[in-house]
Amino acid sequence: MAPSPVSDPFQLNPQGSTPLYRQLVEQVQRLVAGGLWQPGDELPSVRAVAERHAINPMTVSKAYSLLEAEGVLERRRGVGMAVAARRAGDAAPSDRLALLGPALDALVQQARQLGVPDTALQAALQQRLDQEDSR
Amino acid sequence: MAPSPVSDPFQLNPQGSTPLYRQLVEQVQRLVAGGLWQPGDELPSVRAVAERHAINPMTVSKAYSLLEAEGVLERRRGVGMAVAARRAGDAAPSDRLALLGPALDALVQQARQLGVPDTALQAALQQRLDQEDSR
DNA sequence: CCTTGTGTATTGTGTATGTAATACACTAAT
DNA sequence: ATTAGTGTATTACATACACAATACACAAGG
Repeated sequence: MAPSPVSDPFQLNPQGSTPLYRQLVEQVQRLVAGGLWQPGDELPSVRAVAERHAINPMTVSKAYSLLEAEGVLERRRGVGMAVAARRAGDAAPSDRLALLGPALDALVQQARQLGVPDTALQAALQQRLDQEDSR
Repeated sequence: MAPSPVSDPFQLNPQGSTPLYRQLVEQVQRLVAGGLWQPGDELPSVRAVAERHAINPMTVSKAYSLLEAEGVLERRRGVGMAVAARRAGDAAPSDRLALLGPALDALVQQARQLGVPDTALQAALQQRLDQEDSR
């Protein structure tokens, strides 16, 4: 039995300024680095993702190709893409936190520019985390 | 005595995917909404910002123009741009936190995809805030 | 064999972004 | 008046991104 592909792992924001193909690349990188996706797991097909999010199949293909060139994904001819076997030094847990650096920087910068106190920021994050838990 | 223009308030990321003019717009919006910039404060000139960050003057002008159309800035002919007087209902503190929404969403999404526990995320934010304080 | 499902290559189109080089209208100070 | 400093309009050009419409090579199942 083949590993079941995840139904719809991607959250795309077409309005945002970050390109769609890059949003896809980064999300796959995180899902693999975080261990939520294991080597051998199959990815949803190019056309499935394209239809689900009403975007162009070639945009998805571009993302998958970049991830294959990076060694994150493995191409199985005629079948689809799968998570590649882990290479030498990939995912120390400390590196996982490092990948959050840019998002943390942006959040802190914006909070400072808005004059939001540190305690209020901490509280806002706590509240957001609780909201997500109850979904 | 004219209010002194801030030396260099902007932190631009030319590599990032968000357009330069939009980075400028958003940072001014936050600085004004947060009250760090008060009505009447003068902004650094188009050419000064352009030279400081090695970008095109018209890119800065585009940002300033959008902010003027929005009512955030005021145009003073032959002199420069200044923060406009506050309109009716501008900056309730609750709205300030609302402006942090997108950054919070991005952070939480990325933490989840990386498998970073909520407690670790809170700790990482706390650490980042302490770092910034000691600068 | 044939059908269906993979990913991909190709060509063309449209929009947004940023740069470059001028030129202009306005204000303030000399 | 002249000079230097504001922001801006204009034109042209290059690049990146996404879409649209095809067509192809491969693999698995009937």
